[in-house]
Amino acid sequence: MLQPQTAVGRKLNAFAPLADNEIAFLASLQRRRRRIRAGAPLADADWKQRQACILERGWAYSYKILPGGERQIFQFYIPGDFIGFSSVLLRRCEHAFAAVTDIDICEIDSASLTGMMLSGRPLSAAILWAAARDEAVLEEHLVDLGRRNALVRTAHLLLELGARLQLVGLANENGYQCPLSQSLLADALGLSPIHVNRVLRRLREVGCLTFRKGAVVYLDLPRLVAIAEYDGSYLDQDPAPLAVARAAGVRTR
Amino acid sequence: MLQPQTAVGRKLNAFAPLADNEIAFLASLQRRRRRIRAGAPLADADWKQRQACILERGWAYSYKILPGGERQIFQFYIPGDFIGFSSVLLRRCEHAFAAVTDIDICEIDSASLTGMMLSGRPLSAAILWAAARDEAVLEEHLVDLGRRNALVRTAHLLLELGARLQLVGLANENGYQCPLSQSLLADALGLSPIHVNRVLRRLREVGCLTFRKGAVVYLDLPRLVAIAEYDGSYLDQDPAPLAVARAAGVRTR
DNA sequence: CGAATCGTTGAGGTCGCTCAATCATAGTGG
DNA sequence: CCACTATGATTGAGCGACCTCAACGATTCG
Repeated sequence: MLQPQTAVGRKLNAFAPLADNEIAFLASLQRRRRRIRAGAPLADADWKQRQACILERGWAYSYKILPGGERQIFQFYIPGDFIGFSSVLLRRCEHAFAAVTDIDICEIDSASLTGMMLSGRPLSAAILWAAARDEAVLEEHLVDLGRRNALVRTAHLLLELGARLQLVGLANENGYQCPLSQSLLADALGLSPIHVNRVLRRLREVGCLTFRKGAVVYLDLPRLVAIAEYDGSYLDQDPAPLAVARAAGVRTR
Repeated sequence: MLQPQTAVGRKLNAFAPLADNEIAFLASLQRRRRRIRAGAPLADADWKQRQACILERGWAYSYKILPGGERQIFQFYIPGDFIGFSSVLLRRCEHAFAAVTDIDICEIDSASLTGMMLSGRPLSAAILWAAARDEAVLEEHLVDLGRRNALVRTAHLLLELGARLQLVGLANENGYQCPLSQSLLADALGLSPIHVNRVLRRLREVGCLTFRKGAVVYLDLPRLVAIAEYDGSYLDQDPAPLAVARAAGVRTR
């Protein structure tokens, strides 16, 4: 059975306390467990079938390759995140997924998942909340690319990742382990890897943050937050009313 | 009653033919009709209540203002689009909305809407499709900002708007009426208004497109598509399986 | 007619890019 | 154990895309 101390459990619990049977129900949706090697793509075939999964261990990302070969990374996924969830709910297949580190994913039966979303369980509200948060993250990412310079943008991303990791117990107020290469950061931030390197050096020189050997360490968190113009409120919002309405027993037809 | 020749009707029909009673049902969800002046914001209060509406006439946009006063525009809305729909479904309130031109909007009863989404009507599949398309547009927008230069980015946006307008009968293969100022374009494209001006001049000089006095005219569509690396396939995708599943009568609990 | 808004153009500066080289680390096969 | 390779981090030099500042023309509206 899925323990609340798993990443997903912790994350959803952070939104609203879930009864044991809800956690158990989520566990019952889980199917095959798979391990994928660092750098490997998550097979396209999976997503064509609208497969969704929960990332249990390691980091992954979604991206798109342009005709010219450039890569744009949309999102980084950390333990407890749903991967491909919006593909199931909304059917999108514009982007690909790949593993940053070795990862463990747990497939979700997508028919049961959509069924559950329609059932009005408290769990479905929690999951819609998570989906809404992912949307907000994406929009904030768009703002980063459009209207924030490289320094602010980078600091912003690193703080956001820290906040998300903290929710699942993988970060504290001092920092976190981060397996992202400067090249991955660059493709997420819309920068060149070389410039990412310089921005990180700059953050180190001004005494805000270090990022060496896979470890992000905050040196001066308040100043970092100031530099990044960071307001993490977009990460914890209210629940999604659709599932709430259904959970409240709204009759519709 | 809502005629199929309304913008929404045309748009949803482009996805899948909707029976008359579905169109009628959509019409029955519509409440108060309002007119908003060009430049005016759509009152915050509306969205706090998770109000959604259909844009019937004119153009609007969603945006966010940064601490430094910069503006990032997320989406432009054209007739037939749902505004604030994802706020209802997913509860987001990070961004604001404003009218580009004078607009007519038709409010939707949000309780009935969420109820309808859970009911499994064919209409709900069509609406989820529209929501998925909006998501895809947002992701493409993110790619624009991250990995395409000003020329490509601008051409891409103008082509996308043309394709969307064509779906509701407001554009043809020669061009369309576009009320966006260079300043609005700039805030969507993450550029300065001055640079937008130069990019538009450039597109005109190379004989691809003119944008003068509110009219976008294609001069050399194939070349424009090539310059923009434009592939409009993200605009018409398959339906969303959630509503489809429910419509097919999947029992879940 | 004055005010406001938008579009247009020039000049100069800067942020972030490309190209190129060096160094560190880890893995691999001989 | 040691080349040999591959990957990633780091740094410098030079360049170009896009920005800012400033000015001016066109249009609209009260």
